[in-house]
Amino acid sequence: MLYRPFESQLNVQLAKHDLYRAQWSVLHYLATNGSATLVELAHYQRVEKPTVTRTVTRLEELNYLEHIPGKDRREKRVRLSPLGESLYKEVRLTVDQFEQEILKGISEKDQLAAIQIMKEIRSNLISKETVK
Amino acid sequence: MLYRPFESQLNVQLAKHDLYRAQWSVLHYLATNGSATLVELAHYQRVEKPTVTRTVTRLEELNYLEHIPGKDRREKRVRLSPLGESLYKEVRLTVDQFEQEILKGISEKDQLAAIQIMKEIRSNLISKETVK
DNA sequence: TATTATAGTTACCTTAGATAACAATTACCC
DNA sequence: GGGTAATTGTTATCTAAGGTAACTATAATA
Repeated sequence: MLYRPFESQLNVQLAKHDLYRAQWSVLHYLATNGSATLVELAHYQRVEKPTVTRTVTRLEELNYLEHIPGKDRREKRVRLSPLGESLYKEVRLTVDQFEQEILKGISEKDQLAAIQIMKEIRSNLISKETVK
Repeated sequence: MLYRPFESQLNVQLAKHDLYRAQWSVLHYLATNGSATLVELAHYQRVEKPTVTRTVTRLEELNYLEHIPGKDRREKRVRLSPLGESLYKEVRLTVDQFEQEILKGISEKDQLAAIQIMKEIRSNLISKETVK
């Protein structure tokens, strides 16, 4: 069950906007959380820091991000630029439509149940992480 | 919900066996289906042919696969070698354990419901594919 | 028989993950 | 307060994994 996600299908949708999954993941985090440091993004994506550095650098080159001052001089805090925000909204439509299509025929009740289970799995993952 | 799978966590488990996700995916398909051509694997993974060529080549280098005659002289049909089979069983244990951990605290009933929904999503994806 | 379709490969590009080693800054401890 | 720890981020380097374009070889078909 778990080792066969449908990422490649999502990639097809994102490709329409010249976006990649890790990039989309960052945009999504910033759209829902306002701003983030690179370490914050690394935790979110469960990925090492250099990976985030690269993805963020690319998004900066595309002018989708802008800097805001952090509490440190070490940390680098970013948020969506106006261009990034408008892109996000646009891609959001595509992704929403994609999700609707693949959930077609599944009752609202079942959908909510599935989402709930995903949340529990995620919290299991996090507690597993913190133990380590 | 959909754009945040837990692949990176699975990768950690696979890394214990020096395996990567795409490689594992091929091993899993062959373990459950006996044999396959490259086109068959490409459809299964929803990926282009050159991608499969590379993954299969790597698995061949590692002696996890062996050839069997196909109905054509074009097609290349592969299955697990004895080494591949024993590796699969070994990794299977790790993956099963991982799944148990992340499903901890979720009732059997809910788990089955989630798996059912995944199946429906997958069949939606396939019918979407065939339309195209 | 000539054309078209299918299976696979090669070459090349990009994204995305990992480690190792490092600089800069901050936190902490005696 | 000064020296050591820890934190944040970057650079360099490696591999996996995706894509497209162009190609060969074989099979199917018109």
